[in-house]
Amino acid sequence: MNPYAYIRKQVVAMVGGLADDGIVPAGMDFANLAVEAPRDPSHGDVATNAALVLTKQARMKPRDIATPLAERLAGLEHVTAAEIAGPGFINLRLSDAFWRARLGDVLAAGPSYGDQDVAGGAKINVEYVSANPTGPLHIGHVRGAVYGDALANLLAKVGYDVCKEYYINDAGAQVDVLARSVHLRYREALGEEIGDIPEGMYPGDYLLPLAREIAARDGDKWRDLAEAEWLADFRRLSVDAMMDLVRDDLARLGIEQEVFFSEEGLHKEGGIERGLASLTDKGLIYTGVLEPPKGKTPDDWEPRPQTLFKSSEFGDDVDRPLQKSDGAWTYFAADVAYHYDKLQRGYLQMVDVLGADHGGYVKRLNAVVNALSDNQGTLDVRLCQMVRLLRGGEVVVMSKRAGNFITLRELVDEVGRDVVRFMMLTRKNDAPLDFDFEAAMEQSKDNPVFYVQYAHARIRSVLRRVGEELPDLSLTAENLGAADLSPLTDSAELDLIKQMASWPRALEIAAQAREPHRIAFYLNELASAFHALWNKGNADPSLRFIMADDLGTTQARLALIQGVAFVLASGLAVMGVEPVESM
RNA sequence: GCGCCCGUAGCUCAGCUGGAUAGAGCACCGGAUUUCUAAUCCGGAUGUCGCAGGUUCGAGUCCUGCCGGGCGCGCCA
Repeated sequence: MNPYAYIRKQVVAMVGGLADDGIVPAGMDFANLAVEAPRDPSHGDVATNAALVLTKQARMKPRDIATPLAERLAGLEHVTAAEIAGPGFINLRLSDAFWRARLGDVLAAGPSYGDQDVAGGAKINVEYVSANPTGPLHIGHVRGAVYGDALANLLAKVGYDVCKEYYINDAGAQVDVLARSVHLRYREALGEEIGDIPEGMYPGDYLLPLAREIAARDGDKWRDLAEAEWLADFRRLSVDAMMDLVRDDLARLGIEQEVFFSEEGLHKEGGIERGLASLTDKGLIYTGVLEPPKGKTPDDWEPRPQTLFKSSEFGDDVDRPLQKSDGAWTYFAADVAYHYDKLQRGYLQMVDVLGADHGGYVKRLNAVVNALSDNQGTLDVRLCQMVRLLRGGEVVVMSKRAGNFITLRELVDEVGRDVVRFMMLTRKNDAPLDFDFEAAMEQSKDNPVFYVQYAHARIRSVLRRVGEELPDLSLTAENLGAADLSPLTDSAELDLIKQMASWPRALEIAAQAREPHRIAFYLNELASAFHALWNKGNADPSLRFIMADDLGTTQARLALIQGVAFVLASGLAVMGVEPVESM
């Protein structure tokens, strides 16, 4: 049970009762009525703003609503106190037994505690990473990858039918460059002296295995042909090989996307035309001449008629071109077609995770989706800010030209998947993030990955120990759930339960805000409360989890910490981090 | 020039779709260990929430205008 949702239901019912009795007007809107845990615990267990949000509709003073409401709420089962405070808040205290029952909820659900159905199984498509298939993933891709994956998990957790998707930008000129670079390496593999890699080619050694493979298989078949003879084949081979690299990199982060959608496929199979036809049907495509951007006119600017999409009718600043001057489609035209395809596949809700340097594209993408779906679909473009790599406080210098970008693989090999994933989620996605190799590996409470993992490991350690010392106690979730929890009376124990009980609500809020970093903060706080309780047991042996001479209390406390372990595991699963058994 | 994002304690950042006296951590000082893993915990100071207006019972949160920082702005993807 979500205690806040439960109490809210009661409050709404009570207000209905007041209306029946003519104390307040009937038919009021409860949309803004909230029941939440107050910031200050001294204000009670739950608080509601009911009287404040209804004051206007009821044309009554907050106190005049709050007083009769509080009286009735005080009579509710489980409510031990109802006080009016501040401008008209009603603070409620709930019985210890009520909270203990919430621990029962946790134990019954296990690691799936927090799963809910607020989205009603609505289909949603989350597209992330979508790096150009020209080489291995590097540090610049990691944050979006982790953020997108955790967000997808989070949305699934609250009841969305989620599709994890990757858009392969395999249609543009950069793939020609890739194919030429591979051909050059192929000639090298055949024994030719190629000298330095020319400017504008991809210099990376990761092309060598593919080049050698082609050379071994095909010999000199491609060597002396004109480019037109081999380009298409090399493009295909190269993209396939690079996508294998990318998938391998993603697997290292524990990411497995279901759909890999090819831009080239759109071009080849008439997808672009289908997408644009939809806009044409709506009368949103025309030929016109754009003004040069103010304050930054390109040197070679020439006004020329272009095929344009009326994105300005959907909130964009200007209309956007769909065709280049040579008649080829722009990247944007493919984007139209791609989002059209997503809509055709039934995704009215879409999330695109992009780098912050794509901020300028948000409006036009939203315009596309609104136009194509007649405002029925929604696209939420989430931007990820840069990650700055540090080593012991010093910025790690990387140069694109020198090709010494830190790769995803190097990062994961050095600090581990769990550390990378957790650290990437310790900041809001649109805030810059510093990733310090040394801090990330530190084994102390300053390191949130470690801190949360340690809490879980400690619990597992206690449970293992009980298995040895008190073999008569059964530690299955069923038995712990059935245990008499009444020995849990200490305020630190009850606080821990209250914190666990707020997990479903925390998930809901995080999902709604599309901010998985909130999960990391929640877990840090839960771990902190657990460590505090543990330490209380150090100071006061009567608060230890294992009380060999009091099996009833022991069982209740083991139920408590098993609950904590379940919630930690539940949260870590959303983040894609392993809950470790020991450290 | 225009658009988007950001501005909260000395530092790094939270702030729950507008709520009560704005919170953590770091750093600084002091304390707890014959431990259930002290890899931890407990206690102690800190604020013109960039500035100025506005909206209302109430604004760090929403609106407008400034100031300061980042990103972006046709024929790259």
